[in-house]
Amino acid sequence: MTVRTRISPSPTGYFHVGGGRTALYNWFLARQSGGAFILRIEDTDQERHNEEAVDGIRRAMRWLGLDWDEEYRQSERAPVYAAAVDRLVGAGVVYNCECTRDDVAARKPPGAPPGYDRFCRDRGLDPAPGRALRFKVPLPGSTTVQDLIHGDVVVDHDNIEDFVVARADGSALFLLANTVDDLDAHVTHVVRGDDHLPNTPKYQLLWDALGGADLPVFAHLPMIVNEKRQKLSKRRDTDKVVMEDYIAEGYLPAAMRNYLALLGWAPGENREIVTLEEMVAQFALADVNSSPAFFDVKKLRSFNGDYIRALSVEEFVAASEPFLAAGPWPPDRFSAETFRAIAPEVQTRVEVLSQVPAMVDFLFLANPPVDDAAWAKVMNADSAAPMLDGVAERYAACTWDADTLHAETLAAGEKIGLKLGKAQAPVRVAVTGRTVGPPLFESLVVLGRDRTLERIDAARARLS
RNA sequence: GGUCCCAUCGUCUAGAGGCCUAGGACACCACCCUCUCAAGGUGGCGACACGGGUUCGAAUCCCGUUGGGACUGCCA
Repeated sequence: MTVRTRISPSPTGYFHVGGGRTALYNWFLARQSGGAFILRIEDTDQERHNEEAVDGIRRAMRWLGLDWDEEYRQSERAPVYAAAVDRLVGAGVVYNCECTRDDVAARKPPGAPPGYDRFCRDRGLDPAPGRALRFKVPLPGSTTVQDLIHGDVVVDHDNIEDFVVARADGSALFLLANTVDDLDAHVTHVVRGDDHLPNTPKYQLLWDALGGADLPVFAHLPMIVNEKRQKLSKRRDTDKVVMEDYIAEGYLPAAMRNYLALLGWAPGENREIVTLEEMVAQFALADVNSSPAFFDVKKLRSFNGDYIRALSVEEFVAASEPFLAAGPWPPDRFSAETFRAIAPEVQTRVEVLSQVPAMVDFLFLANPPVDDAAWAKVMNADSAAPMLDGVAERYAACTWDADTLHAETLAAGEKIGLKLGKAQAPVRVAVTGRTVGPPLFESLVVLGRDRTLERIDAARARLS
C-alpha cells in the first residue's frame, strides 16, 4: 500500500507555523516511502475564505521546501459532496432538521450542556428550505479511534451529537467534505493537530456510512502553544504565528524546518541540528510526543544563527541580498563587492538576515547616523579627543591593512595610557556610529582611508 | 457544565521497570579567548506535579487527586 498523506489548510488567513509542522510531518511520511503528498485547500466556506491566502499557503509551502504531488480545491468539488449526501440519504443515516440554535437552547433547562438534542431525529421531516441535514448517530454504541500518538480513544455515542452534514442550501460542511475527500483521494494517513481529535469519531462514523473500507491511520499531533499554554492562534499570537513574518525577518527555511520538526519529535542520540535527509529517513509517527509544545522563538533564532554560520560565504551573501536591497542607503551607494569583503565578519554576528543591513550601513551611507547613547558613552573629551587626533595622524600615513591599523591604534592608545579595548571605542563610534559591530580594523580597510579620515575629522570637530 | 487530551529542568526534549547520582539543547550565570559585539571553549544553576498502589526494584505500569489544554457553530 502506498502512503498518501495530505495537508488541508483553510485559506482564512496566512499560513500558520502549526500548519507548517503538520505539513512537514505529512511530507516526511510521503517522501520516506515513495508515497504522495496532497495539498487540499479547504475553502467550503465561501464567506470566509480569501484568494490571497491560497497563494500565501503555496508560497509558504514552497519556501519550506515542501513539494506536493496533487492539489485540490474543495470549492471545486461541490458535485462530489452532493453525491455523497445522496448516498447518506439513501442509506437512511441522515435526517432533515429545522431547528435553529435558539430553538435548541430554548428547549433546554438553563445550564444544560450545549449540543443538539436530537429533536428532529424521528420526526421524518422532508427536505425543505431552511432544513439542514444531520447525521443520525447510531444509538447505543461507541466509537474507538486508534491513534498512533494517543492510543485508543473511546467515545460513547451518547456524547456525540447528531452533527450537521449539509447546510440548508445543500452544501457540505467541513466534516463531510473532509471525509469524502480523504476517501476519494485514498488518503492512508491522517496527520493533523489534536484539536481535531474530538471530530474523529464523527469522521469514522461518516466513513463507514459512506461505505469506506479500511480507515486511514490517525495521528493527532500535540498543539503548539504560547507562553500561557494555549494553542497558538492568529488572533491571540499574531506576532509569532504567521510563517510569512518569519520569511520577512530573515529566517532560513532549513532552520525553520529543523526547529518545527523538533516540536514534538526528536531524532535521537541527543542530536538537534539534523539535515532534511536525516529527518526524512528517521521520522516516525510512533516517536511523536503527545504533550503540547511551546513555540520558543529564542530557540528558533538560535537554530537560525547556527544555520547562517553553516552557510558558505557565497551562500550567505546570496541569502542576504534581498535584505541588502531594502537597506537604508541609496541603491547606487551599495556595492556587492564591498559587502562581500566584510560578509564573513557579519555572518557570525547575526541570528536573522534582517539584522544584516544595520551591521554594514556605515559602509554604504554617506553619513551614518551616530547613536546618541554610543556617543555619550565613549566621546568624553579627555580621552576621545587625543585618541582621535592620534589615529588621524597615524592613519593618514600608514599602510592600509588590518594588521597595521591594529598596531597603529594600539600605539595611539598606549601613548595616552589606554588599552586597545578602550582606545578603539571612540574610533569605532566616529566611523560606524555605534559601539558594536564587525571588527574595527577590517571595517576600516573596507571603508577606505579617505572616508575613515573624514569621519574621524567630523567627530573630532563635533567634540570640541 | 459535558466529552476528550496532556503532565521530566523556565523552554524543547532523551528516557519503552534496574544502564538515572535523570542525559542533551535553548535561555540564564561565571570564566577563558578577544579591538567592540558576536562566534568558539570550559564550567555552573536547574526537572520526574502530588498521593496511593503493582514490583525485589518505577520518571517509566495501574488508580486517584491537582493543574493545564482542546472541543462543544448550518466555521475549518
